[in-house]
Amino acid sequence: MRVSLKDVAAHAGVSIKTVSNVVNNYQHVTPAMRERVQRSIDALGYRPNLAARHLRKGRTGIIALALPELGNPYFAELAAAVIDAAAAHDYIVLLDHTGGHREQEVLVSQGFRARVIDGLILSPIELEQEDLLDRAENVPLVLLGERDYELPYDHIAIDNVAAARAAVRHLLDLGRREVAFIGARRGRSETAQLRVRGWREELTAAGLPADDGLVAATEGWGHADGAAAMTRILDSGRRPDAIFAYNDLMAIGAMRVLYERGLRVPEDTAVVGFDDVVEGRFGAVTLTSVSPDKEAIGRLAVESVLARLGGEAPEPRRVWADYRLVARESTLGRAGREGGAEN
Amino acid sequence: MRVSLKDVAAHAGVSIKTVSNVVNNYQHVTPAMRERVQRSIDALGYRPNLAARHLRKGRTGIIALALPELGNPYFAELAAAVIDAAAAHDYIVLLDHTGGHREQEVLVSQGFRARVIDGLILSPIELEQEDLLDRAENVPLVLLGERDYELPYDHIAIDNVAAARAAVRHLLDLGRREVAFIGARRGRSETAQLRVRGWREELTAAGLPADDGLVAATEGWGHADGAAAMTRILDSGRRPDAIFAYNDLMAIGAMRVLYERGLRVPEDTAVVGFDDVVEGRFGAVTLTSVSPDKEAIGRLAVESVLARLGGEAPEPRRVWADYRLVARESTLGRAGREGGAEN
DNA sequence: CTGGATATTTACAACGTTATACAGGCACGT
DNA sequence: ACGTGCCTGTATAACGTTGTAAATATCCAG
Repeated sequence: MRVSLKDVAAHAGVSIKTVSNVVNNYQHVTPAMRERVQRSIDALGYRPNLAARHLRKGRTGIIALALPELGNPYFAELAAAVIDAAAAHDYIVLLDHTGGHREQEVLVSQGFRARVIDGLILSPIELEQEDLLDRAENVPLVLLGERDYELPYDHIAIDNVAAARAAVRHLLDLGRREVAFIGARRGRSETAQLRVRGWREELTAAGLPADDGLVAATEGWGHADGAAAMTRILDSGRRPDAIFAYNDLMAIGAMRVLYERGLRVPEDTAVVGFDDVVEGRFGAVTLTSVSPDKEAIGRLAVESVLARLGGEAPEPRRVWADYRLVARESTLGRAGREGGAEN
Repeated sequence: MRVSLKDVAAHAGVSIKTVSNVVNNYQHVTPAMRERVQRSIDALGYRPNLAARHLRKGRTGIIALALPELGNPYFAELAAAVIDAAAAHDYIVLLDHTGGHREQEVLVSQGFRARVIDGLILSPIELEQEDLLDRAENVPLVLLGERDYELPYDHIAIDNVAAARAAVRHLLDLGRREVAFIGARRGRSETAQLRVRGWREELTAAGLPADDGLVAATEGWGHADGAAAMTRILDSGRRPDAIFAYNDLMAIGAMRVLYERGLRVPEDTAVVGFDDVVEGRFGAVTLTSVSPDKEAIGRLAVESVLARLGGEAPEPRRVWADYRLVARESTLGRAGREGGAEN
């Protein structure tokens, strides 16, 4: 049987509350008493029952992290960052995945998936502003990714428009003139729209075409979606001299198609991705990518949730995390050595 | 304020226990009463307090999954499988990562990282048998990966020796005669040792060399480790005509080095990986790999934990999950079309 | 020594739920 | 009419913890 405060109290010949005081480092306990109780705790191997503590204090020590999918290393790396950041505050992370489906995202945001949590970090794809309006839950919510919502929740994001513009500018600086965008997701995805906007703005500013024939929508965000989109573009007869993909996975999928068609990267087609996943650094051609500071995003998200949980209700914040453009072979060619252009 | 059973009881004019009975679908409740109470539940928006339920019942509805690292897509995909399998049983998954370090693995196995859990699924790397001997915890533990332990815990694994032999045989069947192994991890890693054993057995059975010069130890299991190991082998002057890597990430890292050195895959060097991560299907050269049935592993692990939790203590089982060898370009060349050889 | 302040410890009541045991009510066979 | 047994619903006591307030011990100045 598990040993409780009562057992320890009996063993040490003191009251339950005194043992509790020792366990919680309450300050008014004599060193002698503390030692005596501690000895009993050690002897019996007492470990606090968290369920009881939760019931009493109303806190669980758990925050939930809901991501679209774990298969994408970007999210996996982000999850690792969140877990570590939470651990630094003695918090544990409950992980869930929504598949990027609005329905699942709503369930998560309403707290129907995980109900033992103190806070929630959600990375939405399709979630709409109105889905959050009638949120009955009182657990703090932090959103990952830019949103145009006017809602009292913190956002942690990088400036997607600016990052996309930087990526496109990099391609233009290298002399490319026809830049296709891969991954404007069918249906709603605010983030994809922002990156398309950045792409369009930068091209337009340079007086270059940004017509719809250069934008390939996809169903999902995996390698296969990128490959399918690339195939569609090539089959349409266009031969863009550069590709900007919504994320690295799609960029890599697109590159695979380019290899198969005998097009050289970057000589015939330069490619830029987004997320800077490790995978991009080990292909036959290493991938130029926008690199969000995942560690910072994870840390800021955890801190935001915990701040709100402290009882204070600070003004909802939009927090911008850093990013860099990391240029590699897929734009610079084999000669180019890796180098980063600061945010 | 949150609404409790008491509030619902007052609203419906019945006792607390009756409400509880309705909530828990206790059978001896008249339809009329059930309906009346349900109306109050809906009216007030009652949702059970899991902490209290947990305290009373001793169950949390949460199982923990501790993996070495999430950055490796194999584990991320496995995590997704576990989350889904758990959801099918109304269980939630708490995710943790150990970095593959013995110290962390011990903490996890002793329940020091997550303490509100009903069961634990652990994928150990360095954990030793003796670390589990004095496991005070009474939460069921299921181990992922083969172990030679004589301990009362379920193992879910594929037959690593046989799988490794199948991979090597595939290379030998293609006429390769000098097969190097990349990823015999420095320090302890039972799984790596099993794969080395399979490699050695198959080579020896074919009368081919399996000397230490063909085995490259690594520090970790990422792309960079594979690349470093490949570099070391080539720098040693050997030119193996085939590589069998501990996992896909290392295989891909190794291939990157081969490209850089101007060696062609598979013409000069054939490569086989392990895990069949999506990434391997989209490189310039697609990767032949051993494909464990992740979905089955996740499902079996969840079922094992929950079975033990049901009070019964079935005999500790060693459960074998399926695997296939999926041959792709890194052994067959561009001509070869994808095909799977059944387990 | 004593009174009063301060430090330490204790008793008790919650937190929200479910298990147990029991009280009525009703149907049925005798 | 009377036990017998089943069906419903209820009161009460836990589960293990911590906050509150009160009780006791200790200390110090006068």
